[in-house]
Amino acid sequence: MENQKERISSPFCPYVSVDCVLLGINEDKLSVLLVERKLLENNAVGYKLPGSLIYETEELDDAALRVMKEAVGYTQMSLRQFHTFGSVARTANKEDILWLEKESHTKVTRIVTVVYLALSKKGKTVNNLDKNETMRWFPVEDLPDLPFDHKSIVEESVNEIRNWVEREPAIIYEYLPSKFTAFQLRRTYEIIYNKKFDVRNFQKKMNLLGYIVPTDEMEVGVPHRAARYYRFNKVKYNKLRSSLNK
Amino acid sequence: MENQKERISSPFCPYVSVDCVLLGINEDKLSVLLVERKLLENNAVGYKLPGSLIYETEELDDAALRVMKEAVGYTQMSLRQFHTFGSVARTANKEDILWLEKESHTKVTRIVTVVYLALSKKGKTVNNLDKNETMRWFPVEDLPDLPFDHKSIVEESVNEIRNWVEREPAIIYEYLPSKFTAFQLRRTYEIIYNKKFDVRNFQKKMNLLGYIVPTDEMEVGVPHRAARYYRFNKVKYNKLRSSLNK
DNA sequence: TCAAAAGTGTTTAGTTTACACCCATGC
DNA sequence: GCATGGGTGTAAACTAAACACTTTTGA
Repeated sequence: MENQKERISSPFCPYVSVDCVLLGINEDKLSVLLVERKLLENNAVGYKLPGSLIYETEELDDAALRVMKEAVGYTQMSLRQFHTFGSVARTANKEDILWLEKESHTKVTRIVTVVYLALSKKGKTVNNLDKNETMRWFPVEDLPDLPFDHKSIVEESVNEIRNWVEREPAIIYEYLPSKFTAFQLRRTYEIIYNKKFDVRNFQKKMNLLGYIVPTDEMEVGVPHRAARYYRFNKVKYNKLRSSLNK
Repeated sequence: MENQKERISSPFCPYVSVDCVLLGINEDKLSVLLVERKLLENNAVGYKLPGSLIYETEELDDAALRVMKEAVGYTQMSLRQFHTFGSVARTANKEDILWLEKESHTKVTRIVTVVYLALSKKGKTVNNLDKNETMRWFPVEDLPDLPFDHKSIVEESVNEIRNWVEREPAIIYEYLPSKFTAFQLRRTYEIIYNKKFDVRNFQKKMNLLGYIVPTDEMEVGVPHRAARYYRFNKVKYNKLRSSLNK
């Protein structure tokens, strides 16, 4: 205890950053958005999660929103804190430190990063990047080498997103467009859970939920029977959820 | 983006602490362990969550374990990271800042705190405190005034512990002694979920689980029919769980 | 013999799973 | 007319919920 107090007398302040794991579906694969990391006069040295150190008077949540705004140009998504990674070993790789010190013009030792997680908006254009930067979707099953511990962060995020969908299915509908077909919804679940669902049972359950309402609109121009469009009714959803506290 | 880089050039380093929410059951109520906070020559000014700033080369998880070791004297518990609270407004209260600056002998502006959550070991003595400090269990439904945002941290933790128990029932058995009666198990669930469970259905389910095994031992000296003791079988538990990924 | 808690089964309702065929459309 | 995906129902298996009495023990 004495020892503790002594050490606390000269407290240690690490850097604090936020990193964002934006998951989406590309070519029927669960994918994550990564930005290119450049070093030495724009020679690309691989990809990383979009992220930033936080500002002095900036909330953590706001920092994450800022990072997303800068990356994909919009923030209407369930962006939520997931986990904080602060391992001393995170900065074990010399190259990562070099890059970071060049970026921040500061001597950097340890960085505690608060990771945020979200599902992207389906099909929304991702085009708000700095001219010098590029980004790409990578299937989570086929990631490139990543700096720091970004690889394990992504892997843990994929597990977590399933828990989120189970606890709060509404986030699925932030991913989907406001009108969607039963097939789109089912496919989304299949990709997130990485397993098949029976068509009939899925449809039946979807109808029972009560907050997915059919519209009069149908697909047009498809080379097969046109599918009906459905909408997510948030008011019904909230009512149904809030009465489950019996 | 330019703006961002500029601000990052002079990065901001907040203090980083860990706080621990240790939940337990006292007098049949879900309770949280709080330590007394002293100021001005040992005048107590209320209670707070046990916590500490982190050391330069200390892992976050290790800092949380250290805080628990110092507080309750043991660390055999499912102590896991829960959420990081970093609001600028956390340090809005002048009195909190005064206390903190006295404790740390440093000018403190913002603190980002990583909160850890655990169930205490049932009945284990809590006695490893600094002579000058005292601690107490408070029912979570009846908390005293707490500094910073500790009150809402506790409230969120109570919800979270239920999610944890659902996802990983094993943590219940770290709370219970190695031999426990069906009644103890049921009562524990009832208090954590704050609702009653049907005795017969509970017993039936308990037997079906497969990882709660009866022993030959019975209670002694009780003024009523003696209850059987059961044990949690971790090997069976892990086997049963790992095959659910079908 | 009484008070106090332990232990035990059955019925009903609800939920989940498995499974196969016809329908509408564009080409 | 054929390829493509949309849409539908039923039976069986399983899970969850409701519900009351007898047993054991100490005082």
